[in-house]
Amino acid sequence: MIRTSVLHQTHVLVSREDPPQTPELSFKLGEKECVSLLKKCGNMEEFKQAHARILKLGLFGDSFCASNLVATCALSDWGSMDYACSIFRQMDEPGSFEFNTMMRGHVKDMNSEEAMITYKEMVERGVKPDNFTYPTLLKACARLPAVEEGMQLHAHILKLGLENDVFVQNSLISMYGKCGEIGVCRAVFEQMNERSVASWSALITAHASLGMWSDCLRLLGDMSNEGYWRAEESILVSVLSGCTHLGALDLGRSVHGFLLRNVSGLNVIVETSLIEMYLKCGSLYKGMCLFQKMAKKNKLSYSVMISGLAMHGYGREGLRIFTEMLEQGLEPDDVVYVGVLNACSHAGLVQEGLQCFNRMKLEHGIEPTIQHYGCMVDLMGRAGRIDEALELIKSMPLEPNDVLWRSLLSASKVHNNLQAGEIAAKQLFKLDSQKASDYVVLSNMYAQAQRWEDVARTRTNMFSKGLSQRPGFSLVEVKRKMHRFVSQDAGHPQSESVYEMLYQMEWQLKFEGYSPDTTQVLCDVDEEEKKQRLSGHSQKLAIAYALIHTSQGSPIRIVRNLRMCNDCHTYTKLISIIFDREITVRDRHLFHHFKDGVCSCRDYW
DNA sequence: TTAGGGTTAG
Repeated sequence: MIRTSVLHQTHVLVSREDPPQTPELSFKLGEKECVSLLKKCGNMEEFKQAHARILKLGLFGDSFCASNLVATCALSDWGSMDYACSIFRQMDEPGSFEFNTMMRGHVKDMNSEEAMITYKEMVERGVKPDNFTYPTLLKACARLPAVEEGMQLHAHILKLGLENDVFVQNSLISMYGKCGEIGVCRAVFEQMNERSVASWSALITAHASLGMWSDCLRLLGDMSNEGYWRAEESILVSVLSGCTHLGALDLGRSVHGFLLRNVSGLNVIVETSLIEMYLKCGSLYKGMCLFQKMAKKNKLSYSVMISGLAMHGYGREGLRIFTEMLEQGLEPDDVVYVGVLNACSHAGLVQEGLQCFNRMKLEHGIEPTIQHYGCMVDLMGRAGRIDEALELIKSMPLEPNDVLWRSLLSASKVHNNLQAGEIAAKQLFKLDSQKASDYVVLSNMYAQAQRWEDVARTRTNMFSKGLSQRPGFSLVEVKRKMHRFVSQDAGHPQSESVYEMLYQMEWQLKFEGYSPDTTQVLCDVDEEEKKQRLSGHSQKLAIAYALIHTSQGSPIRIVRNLRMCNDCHTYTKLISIIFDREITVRDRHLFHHFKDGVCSCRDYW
């Protein structure tokens, strides 16, 4: 109604042949001057001059001019919230626009608390919040995160009848999502009458941030069905990240196909996400091809490629790419160096690793972080240089963490150095982050040395601490669907046929001389029960499922959340011969490519 | 009269 009447008046004014110079119109001219003065400002100095001029012209009394002063100062990149605040304080009766502006400024300055305090003042002074007030405040809550305050704001929104504003709704989805309240987040989305791309984006990102990758991909399909399938690169990058985490190569390929059909000229972020997806889903060749075809590579593209090569055990290739990066004049950072050192470590390139570690400090001025030291301990440990690894830990300027000690412990086991193993285990057991498997490794080392009393003591200590294993799972992609198996899984709809297959697999394995390695079963149960538990490990169930549902000779790809146990490793090597399949397993750190009874990790992982 | 939401890689 108000807008109609304003439009009507404008029409009347415009249609007059000879408009008289009313005092109101000259006032508007002052406002115009004020806006043009403010628009020209590019820094605080210029702004202060404009401010002085506005005061001199007596325009500050006009609320429109004063509001624009506050807004320019609070929201410009060169602005100052302190200065904006001082102007705001001089206003007699700031209204919702001025309060909204101040809150936006605080949020822009990453000062969420101050935004909330300003809102409180707004309500206390009886200024009515509007639909522009809440998106800003909800963003502040999402950042803090402050779900309780967010819920109070939600109540205010309902009280004021602003719940149907699409901006307010999208902000609510985002706020609940960032605060981890996925249920409410979905409920707000479900109740919307009209949705925008931002609504879908907020919802999909919320699921992505909580690691709910399957939902993320399902929602993308729903979005497509509702006709929102546009070239939203940012959402596609989120989804690619979902594919990468899940190891869903076929789904990732679909996204790639979509991009090729619908987006002309992929940008560097999308291309890098695609490369990472291919590399981390096991398709090294495809990732490498895309990388080579990239018109413009940046530091992140190189970083992804180097880490990808490291994960696949191609250390020399990784170093070659690193050299190319330097030749391109790109400056490496600490994350790039983690990839470089991993590349050296996974390929056993000790000398090169040491050189890179020194170069990082001397040439690029990067102080080593705990991750870099972790890579170095791993590098030396793998190469059997246990004493040097221990020396490095002792001499480093940072407090060693569990990752370092665990790395040393496993190297000690592989290279049969009980003394170093005991030192590492002793340090590990002092930390809160100790794991049941740490005790098992030490106990197995004692067993190898036939120190049975120490075996018993270590096992007793482990049980007395009440340590339990983290639940392990394996994902396997069959016909573009991810199937998840946990150890001893009985919940899968096709459990029966999976266990039937498992039985057949074990039968054939026996002929190949396989006998279960029960030394790492962490339960205090008899030998038969241990064998039973081993045979139900999630990776074996996933392989069985894939053998049933994929054609003969086709590769099998598995993603697991934990490190592989010795028994699953031996078992998978043998399965690759018996069933003549290439099996790729991605664990948290690297790929195992099983083929013809051999694993690419050379039995050290 | 002014303005607000989502999202982009290691």
